[in-house]
Amino acid sequence: MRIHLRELLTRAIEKTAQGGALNSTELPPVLLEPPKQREFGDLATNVAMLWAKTAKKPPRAIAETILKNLEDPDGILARKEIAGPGFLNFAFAPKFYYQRLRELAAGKEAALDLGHGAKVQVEFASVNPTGPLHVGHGRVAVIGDVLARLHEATGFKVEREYYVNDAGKQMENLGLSLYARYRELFGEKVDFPEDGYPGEYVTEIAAEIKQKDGDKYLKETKDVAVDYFRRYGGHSLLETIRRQLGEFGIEFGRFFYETDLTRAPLRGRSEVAITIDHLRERGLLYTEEGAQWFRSTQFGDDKDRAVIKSDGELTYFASDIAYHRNKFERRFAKLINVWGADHHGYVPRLKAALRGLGYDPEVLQVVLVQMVQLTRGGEPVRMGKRTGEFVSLDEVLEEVGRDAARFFLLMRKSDSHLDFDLDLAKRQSSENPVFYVQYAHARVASIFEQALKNGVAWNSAQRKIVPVERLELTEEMELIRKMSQINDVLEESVRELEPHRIVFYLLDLAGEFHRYYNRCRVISEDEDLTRARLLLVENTQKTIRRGLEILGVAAPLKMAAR
RNA sequence: GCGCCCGUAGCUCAACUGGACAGAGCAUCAGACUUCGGAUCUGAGGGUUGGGGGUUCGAAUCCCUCCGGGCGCGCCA
Repeated sequence: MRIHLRELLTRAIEKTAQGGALNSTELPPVLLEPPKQREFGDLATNVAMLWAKTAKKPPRAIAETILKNLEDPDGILARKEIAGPGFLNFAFAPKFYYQRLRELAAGKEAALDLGHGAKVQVEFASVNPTGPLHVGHGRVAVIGDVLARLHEATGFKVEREYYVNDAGKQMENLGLSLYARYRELFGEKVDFPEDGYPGEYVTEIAAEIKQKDGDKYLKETKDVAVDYFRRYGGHSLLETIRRQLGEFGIEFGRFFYETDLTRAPLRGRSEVAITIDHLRERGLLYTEEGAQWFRSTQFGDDKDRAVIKSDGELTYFASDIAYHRNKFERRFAKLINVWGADHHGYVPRLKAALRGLGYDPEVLQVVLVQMVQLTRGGEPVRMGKRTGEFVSLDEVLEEVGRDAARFFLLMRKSDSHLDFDLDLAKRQSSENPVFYVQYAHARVASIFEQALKNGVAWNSAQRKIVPVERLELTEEMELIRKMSQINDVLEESVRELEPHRIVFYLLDLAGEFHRYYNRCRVISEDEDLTRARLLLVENTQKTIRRGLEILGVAAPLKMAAR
């Protein structure tokens, strides 16, 4: 919707500037937005007010000049006026809406190309394979997935990547935990490791190993056994995680293993070693108390960070720098990391390291995702991975289904806490937002079912000759208006990396449709009007489907029987 | 103690990043179909945007301060 007016407006502004109305050569940014008050029209801009400062002229005078210079050859504007302190308000003519509907029907508006094929990588989930995913992970995963879908839908070339931390102490703890459970299965009394993983799944994997190899690892040395268990457990749990994500509709293009960075090839050095060398060559490392430190304070971090410990071991940070260096070397136009918000303190040091290596840290954008609080009947559901009692993603999926789960996890801005009401999510009623949107989609399908029964002719030839001018109701204009906002919403959503905007938009659009449905009947004796209305609701349905697709939520033709 | 995030209607949250009288859903109350699915719609009430100060034409949004909640602050990962 926005782009059509933006062109006209930009031209008018340029003309005004050439007329010498502006002291500076710098033009103010043209921000067009739907005003909060509907009476103010369809779109409003504050350029005249922004301009007032540099031009040293009253905003209303500037606005007047812009209006005078505004040409509207096609007559898409019904109203253009100056309001309040200097806003320019615009309202579209019905003609404009008819154009939008025709273009929508022709599939033209569905192609939004903001990326022009630019390569974007989204790295998300990336949970250590030491246990199954819980809802918190689910939120991160769904947000990452939708950011990827959103970029795909707006003309970017997207790669989804999962970084597997398979090199560190947590994997070691997994191995020790399995080893302990394994021996318990043979009736031994063992002290469970302090930092071990207490979950039931550990025992299950240990039992699997026992089933397969019997008491083989009782006879091995502890080191050999634990090493095997670590690798076996890691594989097994990564498979579990993959399956869990798969059931959520999430697939990755690549799993990137930390060990590929830490292991040196036959002749040569590991990527981490190479990366650390780069930092050293740039004079960004120093030794203190036997450890090697990166001068991250030079780049805005609170304190310097260790990359090599005094025992010669690498820190996690070291491999993460190497990982991101690797990403930068793969030449993405944009790198997006989706992290749990508990890692927020980690962002400055990583960006510091990237700057230190000579990369532009702005290329990397980190989306932080806050925690999920599950509630059931208003009561919070206790969770805590440490204690082993947590609600796994499987249980949520089982209880509320994929669509509701995804929709609910996307309903909030990622940096605010999310209350996930399990009772509400599985309720099949009007209170449940996901049904509200899906129902709108299904409702259109049932209108078409009815139309078919009535013998209404509806094919691609018919669609082209629909007399859209027969649409005259306010509700019909509002519906088209709402539909034509989708590209604006996607644009904002991808710019701000905020998928929740799409959710709110779809709720809005569905509401607009339900209102219309209640206001009047689509199918009537009047054939021309019927066809015009069929075109209208068909494209509403198409628009809803397009949005739901980006969310990875099904757009059903029928709702399940209640 | 220091840093980051959050605080908006009874509840859960929006507000296009500084714009106009702060908007939705739920809950509450009052209404609407003999016809395309009532999983719907219409209307009403509900606010000093945690408190106070500042910046400017203009603040929920930016700055300072206080209160309250969350998360970080390892030679852990």
